[in-house]
Amino acid sequence: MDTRKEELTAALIDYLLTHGLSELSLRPLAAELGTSARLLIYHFGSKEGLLTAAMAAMHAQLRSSLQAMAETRASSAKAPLRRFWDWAVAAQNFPYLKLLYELQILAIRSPETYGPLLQNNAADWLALTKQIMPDDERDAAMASLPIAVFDGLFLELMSTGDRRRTTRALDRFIELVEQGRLQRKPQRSPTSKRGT
Amino acid sequence: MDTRKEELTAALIDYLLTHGLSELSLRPLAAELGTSARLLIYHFGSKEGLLTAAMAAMHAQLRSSLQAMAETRASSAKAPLRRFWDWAVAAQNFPYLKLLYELQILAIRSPETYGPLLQNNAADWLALTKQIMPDDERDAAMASLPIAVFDGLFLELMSTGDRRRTTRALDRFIELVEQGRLQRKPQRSPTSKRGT
DNA sequence: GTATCCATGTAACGAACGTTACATGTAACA
DNA sequence: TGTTACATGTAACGTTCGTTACATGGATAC
Repeated sequence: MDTRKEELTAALIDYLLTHGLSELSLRPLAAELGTSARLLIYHFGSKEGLLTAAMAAMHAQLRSSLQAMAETRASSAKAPLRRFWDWAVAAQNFPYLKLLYELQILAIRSPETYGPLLQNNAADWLALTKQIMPDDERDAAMASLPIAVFDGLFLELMSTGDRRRTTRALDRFIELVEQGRLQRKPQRSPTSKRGT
Repeated sequence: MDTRKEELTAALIDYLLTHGLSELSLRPLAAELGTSARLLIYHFGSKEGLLTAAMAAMHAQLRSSLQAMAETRASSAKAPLRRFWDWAVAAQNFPYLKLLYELQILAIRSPETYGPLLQNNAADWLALTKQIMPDDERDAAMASLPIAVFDGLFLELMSTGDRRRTTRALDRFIELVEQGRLQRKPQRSPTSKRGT
């Protein structure tokens, strides 16, 4: 049927992973895929449709990869946040996440162009990440802190490529959180009270 | 002398702050500035020269604003990280930082285009931020953690606009760090040992 | 064997891009 | 007053963009 379209979509994803979203142009893309701009429009309707199809397929791949990771949780004693990090920086997943962060930034400035690519999947993507994050802290602020740490360290990893340094910083954060938990849970100390 | 150029640069900065970098085009820009693409090239030599001049002027403004904040440190009891955050999310500074984060992401994918805009100022910008960050922890990983927290929360602030939530999360992080410091400094407990 | 449908090639469209050529104004300086 | 330097307007250059018109192959269905 449209096996040709699926082939094109797979190759298209590879192209996007290495070239990014913001400077995508049909003719160079077609040249590298061994086809023509004419056929890209023929198969996907428009450039926007092409991006939509590619991002949808990409997200499906990413979701299955994340699901596979989540199902092996029994074997590891690591903190969920660290396991999520390990998954994210793995060679097979890192370019995908890199692209998603790029998309996130582009959507801030040009929501009419890139917003639809986000809306299709940002919701369930965020749900998945939060499902993996530690959730024993009820507070919304505390819930967004691990995500922010992850985002900030991933940003630094993308810019510098320094995996060791960023991973260590994440471990430090996890230690901090565990220390805070140990300090608060078993003994309730009246010196540090927290309201509202 | 080139007061006209300086006027244009100021207006150009305003334009960049609201429209972003990635979709900049000379003719719409000139239309909004009340001039022509012809004159933009005349004054700045090229589009690249225009961007370089604008970013240099912008960074000078930002640096003086940051310096002014740093010199008032005696009056406040807040943590340096929190004071830096307050400065960053202030209405006058927020759009500037937003643009710098956009530039950072763009430079990851297209360093040949956006890298020079970063190289002019990324070094001293980072020096300034780290100068303000708490530095009583020697470890490099621990030094990059506050920056990552800041980056991640600022990213969320840009996407969601939720200043209250992100500020609370930052305060939670500061509490965590202070708890960790109190726990480690006065008494040395052999149960939590940390090596290398 | 003829018709139908999907896939593809060639070529062009109109628009927007950064940049440039050429001419003209306008003010300061000799 | 004439010259010189800077500022600006008009128009076009060549290129690339996403998209489309038109024609043709090649397989499958009747």
